[in-house]
Amino acid sequence: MSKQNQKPTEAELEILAVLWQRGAATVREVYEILNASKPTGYTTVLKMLQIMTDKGIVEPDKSNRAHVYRALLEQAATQKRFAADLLNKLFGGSASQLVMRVLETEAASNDELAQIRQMLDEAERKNR
Amino acid sequence: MSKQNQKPTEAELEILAVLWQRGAATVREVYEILNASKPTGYTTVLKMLQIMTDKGIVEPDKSNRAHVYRALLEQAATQKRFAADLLNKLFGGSASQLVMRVLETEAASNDELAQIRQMLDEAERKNR
DNA sequence: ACTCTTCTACGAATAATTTCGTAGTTAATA
DNA sequence: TATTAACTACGAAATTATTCGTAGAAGAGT
Repeated sequence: MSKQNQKPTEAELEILAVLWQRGAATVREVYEILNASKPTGYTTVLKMLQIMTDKGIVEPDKSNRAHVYRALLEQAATQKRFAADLLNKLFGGSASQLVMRVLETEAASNDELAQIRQMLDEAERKNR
Repeated sequence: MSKQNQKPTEAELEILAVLWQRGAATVREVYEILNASKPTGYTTVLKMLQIMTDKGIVEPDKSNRAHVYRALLEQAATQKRFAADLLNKLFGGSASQLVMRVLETEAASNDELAQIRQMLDEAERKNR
């Protein structure tokens, strides 16, 4: 059981996404969901969860035969981390550039835009 | 020279960042810059650039002894691609969530915020 | 009790990425 | 011209990540 200070990998993120969405899940549940979008093996998922357990980014509840895994990494913290990474590595720290690219990606709904606007107000308020 | 439809890797991104910034650069120049922040070998950088050339994401001008490399991938397109990836993989497509995390990362300057606001106006205009 | 299904453990194969050493060439310089 | 410095080419080792098969335990159904 080593430290979990490293970034989750691609495959690990996919699993984390499922766990965050479901709260917790057995290997089979994770497998069913992942396999639906991208064919994969049951034991592959199992092995990944075991590796993630070793890394300390997930934790199994072994009280039942089918272990129930839950994420130890918080979704918000992980989102923040990856956002920050991207910001630094690809945008030289320019938040506005990043936001621009995000808005380019797909027309965000007016609802979304309104929410973003609200966050801006918030941020601006803090800057005073 | 195979396809260059795959995402650049971590190491490749670091090199691309240098090339985008400088416009073009020799192996040595890239090496000097990368080595400054994170110790690496000259031939490591050279090899990476050769691999990237194979993948078609970079192109060498061989007219001089010290080849001058330039990026074939456009910075804007790459930024957009990675932003979209992150958006889907970690934010379930919610742009506002992503923006929120970005704004959390570091207090963006008022200038930045103003710029973002402008983009919002733009996007909203398009939505009508 | 027997069989079938489901589960974990885990080694090991495979794949992808990164690092680096060695060889040989070319240019600069003593 | 001889030596030294800087360069490219490239195989291959090292590292990291992913996939999967096999073995055996545990429960469920008959």
